[in-house]
Amino acid sequence: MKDTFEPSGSRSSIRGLQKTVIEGIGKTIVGGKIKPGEFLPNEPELGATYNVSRTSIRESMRVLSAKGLVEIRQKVGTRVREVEHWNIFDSDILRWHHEEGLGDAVMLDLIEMRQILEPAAARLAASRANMDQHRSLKAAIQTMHDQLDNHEGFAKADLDFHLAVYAASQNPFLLQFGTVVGDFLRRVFMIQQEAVRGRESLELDVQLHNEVYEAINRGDGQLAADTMLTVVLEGKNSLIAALRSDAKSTEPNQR
Amino acid sequence: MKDTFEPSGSRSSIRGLQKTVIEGIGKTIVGGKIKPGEFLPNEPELGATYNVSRTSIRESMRVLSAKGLVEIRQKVGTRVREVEHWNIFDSDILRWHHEEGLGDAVMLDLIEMRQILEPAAARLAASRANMDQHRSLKAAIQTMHDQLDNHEGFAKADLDFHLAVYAASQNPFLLQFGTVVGDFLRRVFMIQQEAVRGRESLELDVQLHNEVYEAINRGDGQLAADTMLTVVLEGKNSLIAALRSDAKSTEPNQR
DNA sequence: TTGCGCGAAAGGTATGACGAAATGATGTAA
DNA sequence: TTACATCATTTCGTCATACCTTTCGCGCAA
Repeated sequence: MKDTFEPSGSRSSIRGLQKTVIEGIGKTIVGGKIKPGEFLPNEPELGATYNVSRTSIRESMRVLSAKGLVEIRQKVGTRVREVEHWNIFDSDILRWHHEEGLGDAVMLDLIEMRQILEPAAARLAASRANMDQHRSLKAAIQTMHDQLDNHEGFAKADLDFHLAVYAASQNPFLLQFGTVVGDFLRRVFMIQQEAVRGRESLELDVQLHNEVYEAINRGDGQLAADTMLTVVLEGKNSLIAALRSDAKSTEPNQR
Repeated sequence: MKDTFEPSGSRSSIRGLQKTVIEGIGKTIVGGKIKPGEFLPNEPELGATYNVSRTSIRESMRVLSAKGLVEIRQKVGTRVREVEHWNIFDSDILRWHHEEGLGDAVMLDLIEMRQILEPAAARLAASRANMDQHRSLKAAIQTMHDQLDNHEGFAKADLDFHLAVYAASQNPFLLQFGTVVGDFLRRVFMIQQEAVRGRESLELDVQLHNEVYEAINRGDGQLAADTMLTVVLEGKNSLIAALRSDAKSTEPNQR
């Protein structure tokens, strides 16, 4: 363990001092402590707050601005933008939601998106996947099978399979969505990784995934879509169950 | 005409010198003139190229980095990231695609997404739209009807309707997608706004939209989804026709 | 009331200097 | 010869300071 925790893929190319500032202010905004329309302190003040120079503050603000979180105007100042302008598909913003305790609501919305997109992606994959992609799908299934006793390995293979389906759809928007969402879901799963599903539950899961794979292989788009929907709904249910059992230990304060 | 052209909503809160740099380098990358894995010149050189100070270059790089286009590392330099890391849902990046002549391919992918998402959004809207949202839908339909002779007004009302459906789905990801995509499509339509559909074609379009509205109003999700799919496909066809007739004047060089 | 102009406030840009990290070469020991 | 440790170099990271540019809002005048 070389870094604080940094779950692998998070080298967002943000490091050092600015990272502190960006994360701090970003989470402040996402967490709702500064609401849309309200102003941030001016640059010298922020610099004083974080003990960094105006340069670092400005470069950090640029990043937040590029993500759509804030609007910077001369003489006026820096103000939080309306939520609909936030680049919600940004993995940093998703992570901040999670870290600010807003992860559950976001996750339900994401799962809704998966219900819509993954069957469609599977359908497209059935008619478009090339040989490499077929191989990736098969490899992921095989790994799932091999890792039935290793929760972490299983989860990773599971994710790989879904990403491979997105990739095989040949639509870059679908792939981008899969990448971002996968990153988020992985992060969430790590927290509540107990997801105490018994071995037979996992085996059923592998079998379902395999059916998706075979449908794609045969070019049966309709079956691939239908089966994929089942897979997503299955995951949704066990996730909701996990959330519920998790909510018992904390206070029932949602939103 | 105060700025080069700036089609209305583009106040991305980037102005002045940095805007020049960001747009220049952003388009260079999106246009493929610097490929993933390759390096940008170092900061002093870029400064010399654009005749700006290192400060401005750095702040610009931060923006591109936040959009996932580049990765900045000490001692190594700034390098273009793989395409799958680009924040493709960013409206600047979409616009750059368009301005670099890659708009057609992107647009087809976007339309594919609309085929997937809009029926689903309509289905959700049928069970979730609140009163305000019902009103927005109805207003958009009415405006479409009123603007049958005004291409620009008609297109705007059309867009408003689709955005209202996304909003009524109550899923922030759908709304975000609609906003970003709408921005892009509006931009493209402005170029080839002739879209020479006859009046009866437009009237048919209004009627179809109205059917979607009524299905949502009645809470009939299935019908709303089916009809919305028809609407999207209809738009797709007339758009492809427009592209085709447009391609005749240019050379047939695609991708 | 309306319009114009001016001053102040906040971000925008420019320099120059130094810090920090990562790479690759260099050197040393096994 | 090979493996490993060390160090110099390169490039981004941060800081401090000065000055420019834009825009808000107030006050004065028509």
